[in-house]
Amino acid sequence: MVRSTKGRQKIEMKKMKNESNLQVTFSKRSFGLFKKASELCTLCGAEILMIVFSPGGKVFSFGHPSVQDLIHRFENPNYNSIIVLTTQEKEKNKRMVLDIMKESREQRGNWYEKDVKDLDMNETNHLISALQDVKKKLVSEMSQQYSQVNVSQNYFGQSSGFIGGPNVDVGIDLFDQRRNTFNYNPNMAVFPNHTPMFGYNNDGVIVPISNMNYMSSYNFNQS
Amino acid sequence: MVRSTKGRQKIEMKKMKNESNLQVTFSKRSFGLFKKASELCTLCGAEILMIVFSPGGKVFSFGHPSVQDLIHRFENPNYNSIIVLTTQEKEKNKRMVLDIMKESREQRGNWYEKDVKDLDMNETNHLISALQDVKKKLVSEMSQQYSQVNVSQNYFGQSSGFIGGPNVDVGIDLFDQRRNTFNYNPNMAVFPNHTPMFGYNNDGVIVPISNMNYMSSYNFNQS
DNA sequence: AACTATTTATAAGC
DNA sequence: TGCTTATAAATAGTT
Repeated sequence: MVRSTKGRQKIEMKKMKNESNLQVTFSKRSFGLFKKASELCTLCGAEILMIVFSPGGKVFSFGHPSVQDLIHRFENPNYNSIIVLTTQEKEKNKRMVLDIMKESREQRGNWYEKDVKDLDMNETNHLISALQDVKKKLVSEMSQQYSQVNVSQNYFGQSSGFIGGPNVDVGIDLFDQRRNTFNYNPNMAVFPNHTPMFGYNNDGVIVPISNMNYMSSYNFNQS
Repeated sequence: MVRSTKGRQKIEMKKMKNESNLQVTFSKRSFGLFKKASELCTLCGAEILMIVFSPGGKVFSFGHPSVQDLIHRFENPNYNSIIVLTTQEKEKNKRMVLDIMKESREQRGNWYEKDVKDLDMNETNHLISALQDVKKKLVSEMSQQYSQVNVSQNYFGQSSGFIGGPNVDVGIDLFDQRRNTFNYNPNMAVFPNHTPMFGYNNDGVIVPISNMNYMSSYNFNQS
């Protein structure tokens, strides 16, 4: 019996060389990825944000309940927490904010005293960035006292720098099936799995959430 | 020959009722999802951000080259574009910024004139949000003149409000295999596929990028 | 956490 | 790009 095609063949897990095959594979697989994300939402009530930059630089995204909502929640894990701080903690935070604002002011002049007419795109970006720093430090400061026990073991933090840009072939398999581990260069990909750090207990009181890490069996330090 | 199990069975694409099955399925499928995302990066040089909130409220993420970089690029599609504006356009932008700042000031008092000691988490959030509005309008304004032809057909925009919160069973299949369409409520999930709106042409001049939409065959308006 | 019988995804070919 | 086919890979149900 003559077979009309060889059917699906196993492929090596490395960057495809043939540009046209690569395009087809990207189409098929990214479609499959969105479909599976969608299914996970439906089946399990998961909430998923997915943004895919194609090799050609196009952007595709999926978000349930919405892209913006999920980005916001990811970046503000404590947004809905009412955090009760002592007077000393409040004072400390205020001092910190003062310092950052002062520093920012010295670097850029009294931006908030400048004629508002001078505010352009560039400056707007600077302001936002500075304020986000302020906020980050506030959150970090407020969380720090609770983080030692509950958070440190599964808050991986954001990787700052990264090696290689778009479309760089990293030359390693991302997934090692035998070891069941992700092998991505930790500088290039992270699982910064943070769980909301505070929540209500059964008495309606705000407490740090004890968080087990479901993916703790993954070994992120494999190279 | 006696079969030891029934093997894999087809399941209905709706929220699972059995809590323990749901947990197991979430584990298996979210693992598979991350693996496939990882493979797509390796095979095609795609850049992917994925954030998954589990039904239990835990957060898992994957980002190549990095979570922060991709969020930033998603939110600032024109960040690296040198946009050449006419004097009139510049004037218009400045007037617009002035208006927004004025409005913001009226709503909240002269926040930038207040003693900086009063700046707390809440106010920092307000500032950031106000400045992001400013920025959004700037980008929107600068792009608008080019958007009519090239962008409108594939920039879906962000859905603002959404129906239903976490873990709500939306009661519909997300994916209709026969039609090959995603059926998610457009208020709950969007594919805001925006392509960078400006780029270099062969002469090194910044021009609006003509963008074909690879996913245009999907019908997002199905209910 | 393992095991298998299936379903599902997809590499190749047209 | 779209369709078909044979095979690889994922996973539902069970232990």
